[in-house]
Amino acid sequence: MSPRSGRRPGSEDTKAEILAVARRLFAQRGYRETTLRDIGAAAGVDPSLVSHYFQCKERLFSVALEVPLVPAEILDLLRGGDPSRAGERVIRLFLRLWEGPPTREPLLAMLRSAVSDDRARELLASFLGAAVVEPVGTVLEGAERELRATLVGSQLVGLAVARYLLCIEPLASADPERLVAWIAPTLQAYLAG
Amino acid sequence: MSPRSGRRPGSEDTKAEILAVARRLFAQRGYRETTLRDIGAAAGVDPSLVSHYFQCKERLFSVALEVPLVPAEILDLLRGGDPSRAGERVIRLFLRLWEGPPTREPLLAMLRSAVSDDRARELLASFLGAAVVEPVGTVLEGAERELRATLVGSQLVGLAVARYLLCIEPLASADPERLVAWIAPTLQAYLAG
DNA sequence: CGCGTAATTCATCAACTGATGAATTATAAC
DNA sequence: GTTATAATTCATCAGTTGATGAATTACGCG
Repeated sequence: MSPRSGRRPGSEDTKAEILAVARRLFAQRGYRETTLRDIGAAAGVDPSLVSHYFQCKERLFSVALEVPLVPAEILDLLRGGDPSRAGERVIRLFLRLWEGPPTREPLLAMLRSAVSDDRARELLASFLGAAVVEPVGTVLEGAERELRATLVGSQLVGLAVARYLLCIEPLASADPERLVAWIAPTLQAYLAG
Repeated sequence: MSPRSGRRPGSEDTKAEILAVARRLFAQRGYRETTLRDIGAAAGVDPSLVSHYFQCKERLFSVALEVPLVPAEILDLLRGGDPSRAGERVIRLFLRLWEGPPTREPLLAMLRSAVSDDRARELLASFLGAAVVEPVGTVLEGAERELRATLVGSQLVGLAVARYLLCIEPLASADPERLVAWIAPTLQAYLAG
């Protein structure tokens, strides 16, 4: 009787939904603790369908990691406009990326997995190197340019970890404008030397 | 013939060595990716011996996490001495803890596991809350005391992640004194308001 | 309608995990 | 010396994981 298996009527783009669910779970729990069965269950789908669409878990993960951030954007941000406000522009871009769920989830997944998975760590490190440290470093002037660029990165990573990952109060619920007010000067100090 | 099983001659304090190995592996790979078999192998010992000494993996982990840091120490650090140098004292204590392997490893393990494991995350969050944010918050003066305390925490966590966990250059190899020079003013700004 | 193709589930595999209880051996106490 | 005790390994379990191949069903095109 009850036809359990076989194609389901209607319900198009299950693949996209699987990806969305995977992204959410990877962001919440990281790579290792997210199982294909979890993803399947959360998507209301057999786990093997996940394997079917994305071959293996790693490939699904790498697809889920794709982050909509162009390094060039950061460079423009630094060069354009008032140099004495570069720090403010950077923290604003950062918050804009992290406050929006569609961009936050891949970032969270990346961060969360980078600390336990070596591949993800190298991915994030090289991403940060190419997307932040290097461009920022070349734009800066004065001594210790690259060190200062990584210091900017350290404050931003720390904010991401404390606010979005560990959810430490009251930082986690603080108004973004308050964060801009406090952190912009820090970044500005690192940027200006 | 070859007596494989049974007690080994000599070789005292295997338990301590197992713990040391576990600490190292937990720090390197985090909780989930460190298997009891890995620990046993690295300690040159049967995996079941690990279970025997520490009952279960979680208990071993919690023992490995014990971190030699008294919250009161931080309070004294803030209150004692020149208030305009409190930031410098904080970053110096922080670096002292992280530069020494015996204290770095539990901290790294804690940090690494906190991002993927919920129990470890709550552990770290409550630890940070009780050991850093709250004491620091009560000592501070002016508006947004607690937010500023967590901002201090965010810069420190970011430094730990970027330097010791992701190993982003040139921050990872930078001379501690350089870090003090750059970061002390940041912390001072958060502390002083 | 009939047929190919894509979507989906089912059953199942081998590998690995943490844990347990029994068995074996060295050390310490008497 | 005998004996209790602690140290250590072995064999083994049940659970979970990612992956695969076959089977079942719906859709689209002719």
